[in-house]
Amino acid sequence: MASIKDVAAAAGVSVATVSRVLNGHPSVSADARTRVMGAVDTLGYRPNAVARSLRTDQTHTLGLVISDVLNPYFTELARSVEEEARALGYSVIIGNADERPELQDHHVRNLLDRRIDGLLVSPTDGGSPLMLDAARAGTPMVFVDRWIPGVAVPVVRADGQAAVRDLVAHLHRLGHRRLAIIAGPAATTTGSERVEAFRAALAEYGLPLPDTYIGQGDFQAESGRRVTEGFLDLPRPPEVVFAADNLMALGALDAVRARGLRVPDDIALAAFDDIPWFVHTDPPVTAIAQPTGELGRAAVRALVDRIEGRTPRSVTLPARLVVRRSCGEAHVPSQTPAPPTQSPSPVQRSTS
Amino acid sequence: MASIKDVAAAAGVSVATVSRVLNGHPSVSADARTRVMGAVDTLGYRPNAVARSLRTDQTHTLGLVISDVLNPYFTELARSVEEEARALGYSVIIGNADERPELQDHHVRNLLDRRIDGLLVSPTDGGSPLMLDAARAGTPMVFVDRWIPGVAVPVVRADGQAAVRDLVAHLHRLGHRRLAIIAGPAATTTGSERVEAFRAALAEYGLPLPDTYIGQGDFQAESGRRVTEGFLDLPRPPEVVFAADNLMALGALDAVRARGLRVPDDIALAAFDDIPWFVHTDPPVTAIAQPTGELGRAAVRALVDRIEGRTPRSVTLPARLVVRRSCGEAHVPSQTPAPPTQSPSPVQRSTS
DNA sequence: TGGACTCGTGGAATCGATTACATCGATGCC
DNA sequence: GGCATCGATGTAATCGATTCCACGAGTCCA
Repeated sequence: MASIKDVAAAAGVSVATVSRVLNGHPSVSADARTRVMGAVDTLGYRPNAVARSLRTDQTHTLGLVISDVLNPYFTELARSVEEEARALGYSVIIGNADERPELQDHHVRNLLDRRIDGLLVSPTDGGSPLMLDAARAGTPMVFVDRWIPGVAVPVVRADGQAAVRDLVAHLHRLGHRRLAIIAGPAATTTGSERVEAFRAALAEYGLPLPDTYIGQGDFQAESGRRVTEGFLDLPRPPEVVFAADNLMALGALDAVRARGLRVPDDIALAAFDDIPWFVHTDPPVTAIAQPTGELGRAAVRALVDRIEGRTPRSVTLPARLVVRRSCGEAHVPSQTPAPPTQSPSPVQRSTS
Repeated sequence: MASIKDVAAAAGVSVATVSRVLNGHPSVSADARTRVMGAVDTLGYRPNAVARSLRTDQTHTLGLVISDVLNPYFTELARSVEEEARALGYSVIIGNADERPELQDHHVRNLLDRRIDGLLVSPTDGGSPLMLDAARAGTPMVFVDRWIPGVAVPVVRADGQAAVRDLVAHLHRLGHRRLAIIAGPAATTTGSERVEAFRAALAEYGLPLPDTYIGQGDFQAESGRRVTEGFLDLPRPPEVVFAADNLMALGALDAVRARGLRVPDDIALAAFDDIPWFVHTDPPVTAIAQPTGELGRAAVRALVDRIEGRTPRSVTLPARLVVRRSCGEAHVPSQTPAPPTQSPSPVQRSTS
């Protein structure tokens, strides 16, 4: 592959001049410029990004470590991240952690070794020493979706509290009183926050959340299946299962179907994270939708701000409830049911 | 960040010795080795992959350009590719083309600039000059899923012919005679092959495939919706719609539902590419399943063979029909219906 | 005892870019 | 006309690794 030297030779100038032409440096004669351009495309020359990065100490690359590529939520997040990054002149390398901390570490290490300019992470766990060290050492970093408390890193995420409250209101109105949740790993913020939001919302209605109604999942379909089976085996099974992500909802659906039961007649189902397929499942699934694309874009902007010396800000965007039929037919058709004691949560955008 | 020089200084040896220790070169004294190791972890040193790549002209990185990250099929492919690559000591950079040739070119260029060791592509179109040049110039390359005829690049893909024949047999047995297809872009092999396989299978039953029953889609949901609406507007709509990928099937489902019609009562539906959600859609969708994971792994093995100087081989694996309820109830419950004139297609693995 | 060999090590070139600095000719101004 | 300035260009150092080559010390065998 042709190098800058070959171009210089072909154009009859020095490598410095070639570099200047390529980087749009003003002090180059029109003549030299055209000769260089000519040489560039007769040789099909493309600058070697590796060499350039070594010299400039910039890769114009962002690392994105997500928890699970097979989860449509993260896939959509990844897409919007790449899109926004591209618009800002960066490319993105994705690392898929498959919800495994050691794999997450592998990717963080790999990305750091490649000297990416900044790191976008949705942590699978409470944070390995590796990641915490990197943050402390000053690697530009932004948490997206999930975060790690106590680390000085901006966070871009959705707040589901109001939407969970709306969901519980919806369920209560439909007459459901025994509500269970398939939680995510407690080590993740989304794992614990969603349970807490759910518990708090239930409390508003004087409803308990017994331990037997909290199933421990890991955000993967198989755990949703397993936990749901546990619920169904209970002497007094719940009337509703709320899955903390869409894959566990898929697993729950599998388990219910395997028993020959029907949603919502035998048991109702709701999920955190909305995906296009939920419109067409049997029945369509009531879900809490995150503004995924906006989250991805905001995260990239924050990270690039940090990289380019501006001050990044944390962003929290509201999630919202999308009512479908998996919890039973609404008496009054409505898309956004008003909660009992307060008005519908307003769209909010907080920064910290 | 500490460099090899810092390690050398801390250990009281030269950079050459540090490099030798790091690369497991035999000719290093035990004493030097321990001193270097010590310096490495007190400094938290990690080799700079950028510098290393520049010197060795190897990045140990594979590029993967897929047509659409939002498509679960490609997402699963990407996952298996990354997994196998990791096992073989490579990492993967994914480029998402979103079915847009110019975006595909952007990623190919980007990956080439980064001097990846090899390229895995599922081409969005007939091949841009850029990609063809790269192939001719000797960049290690393997096509996966889709390919470009006339280019000397190994191909790893699934053969759906037998499965399509099984599907048509199934449909015929259910009494369907007017069968339509939502095709993918003709510029892609999967776009045209699936239509041809369908046409050939119909011919075996003396069934025509009129032009009005061939809708032109682009593998995205929206096109599936649009084409299906067109079918439904026909004076004599088809009894079955076969979508050439899962996203167009999703769009078809949207269109049918928007008209207030029911699958399979009003119109039957089948899709190429099986995904977990098809089990839970209303109704569960009959689909042709590809051995996606195996495809990804085989593609990586072929590419790495090529990179490491062995001879790569093309691989073709069979797809298979998975019958569910979206085409009507089978008279006799069966998972793999026998085609009328010949026995069920045996599992085959051809190499070229 | 001395030459051949091995082993461990360091010096320095190298990969392909960027960029500070030096150089040189032309121009402008007093 | 002479000196400062400016624009265009080249030379060479540099980024952080790898690796060829040379060298000194020790070992072995004739």
